[in-house]
Amino acid sequence: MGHSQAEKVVTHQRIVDAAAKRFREQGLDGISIADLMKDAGLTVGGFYRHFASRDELIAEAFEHALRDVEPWEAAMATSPRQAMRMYLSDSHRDEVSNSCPVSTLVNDMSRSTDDARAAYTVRVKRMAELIAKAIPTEDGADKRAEAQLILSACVGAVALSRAVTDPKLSKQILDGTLSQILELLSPKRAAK
Amino acid sequence: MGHSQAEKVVTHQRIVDAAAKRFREQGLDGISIADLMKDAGLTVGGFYRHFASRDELIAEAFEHALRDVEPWEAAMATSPRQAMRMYLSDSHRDEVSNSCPVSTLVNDMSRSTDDARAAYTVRVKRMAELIAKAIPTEDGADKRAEAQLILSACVGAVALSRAVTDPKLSKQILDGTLSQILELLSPKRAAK
DNA sequence: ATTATCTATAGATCTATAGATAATGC
DNA sequence: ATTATCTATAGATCTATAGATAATGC
Repeated sequence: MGHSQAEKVVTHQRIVDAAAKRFREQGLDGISIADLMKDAGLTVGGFYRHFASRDELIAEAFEHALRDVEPWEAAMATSPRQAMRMYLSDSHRDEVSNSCPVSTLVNDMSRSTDDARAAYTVRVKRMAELIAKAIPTEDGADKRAEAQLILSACVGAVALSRAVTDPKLSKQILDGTLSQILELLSPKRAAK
Repeated sequence: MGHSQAEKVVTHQRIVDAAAKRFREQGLDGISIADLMKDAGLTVGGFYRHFASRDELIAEAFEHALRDVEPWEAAMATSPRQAMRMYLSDSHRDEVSNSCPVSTLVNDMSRSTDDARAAYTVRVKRMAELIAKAIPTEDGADKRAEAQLILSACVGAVALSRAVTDPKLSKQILDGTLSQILELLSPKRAAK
């Protein structure tokens, strides 16, 4: 024991990383500080030199998890149809710990602090705008409504596909939702 | 103290009712047995004459909460467009404790027991079929895919509308999703 | 000297049980 | 006599703190 300040920064980040993953797997109350510290290869005693309280860690880990929306924003901006294929894929469904927090923590958000909800809201708003931009029709009002539908369907489909026990149904939810969204994003629609 | 067996049945149901509501508000781990019993007007000591464990209550309360899907099934079977208007309404969003558990507990389900998830899956499957029946187009395969989109969008929109802090965005998510779903369920489409 | 982490533990909270109390029901 | 609920509490678990240990860094 006895470590450098540089190491402490790395350690701090390792705790936050572990928490950001575990919170998506087990919810914000699903895991104890002792278990989280073990996850990060540490013991419980060091925790309060990094965070003033459990709530402070939750806040920081949640903000960290929210940053995992950014790859989806980038994908949506450059290749929306491909982004949708990946969002509504088996692998996104199954890799919960790195998954999009907008879907994985949507229920947890309505039970969370105003700060967390506000940060979450920024991401939702931005994602809705990116989806609207990807829609190839003319009418602006319709575009926004369609974007709300697509966003809601993405969030719902991934969450539902994880909740059900029947693997066939799980796949149908993802595939069915995807096929309809791809039609809405089809370039052919622009010619209508 | 000292009560009849008939009273015990009522008391039992009161505990389950309270739990079924609280679980939707605060999640399955969000409230203690003592608080739940207080909710039902009782003290903690009587709990274990009603349930073998906390998990047993969770299971029973969850099954009870799932029955709140039934009014939605009935509405969907008789008047699908009106059912959608109500599902994607302010009042459904705001009355969390009596809300549709398919949306309110979707994240909790992926972290729950196989029994709970299996019971949940039955409801999801049934609801998807009811939605498919309400779609006025010809093609059967498309119908099922559209039903998956609509179901996912309903679940996602209600959950998202509760998660965000901005009331205007919350309303836009509900209204935008609703308007697009109503188009999919429009009788005009049958003539296409 | 300071500090990042450790072991150990105090204090709070929660699940579950024990024993008392006051009714019900054979 | 049985039992539905109560008060009280044992035991487990979790958050947070105290003090020890072994490095870093002026």
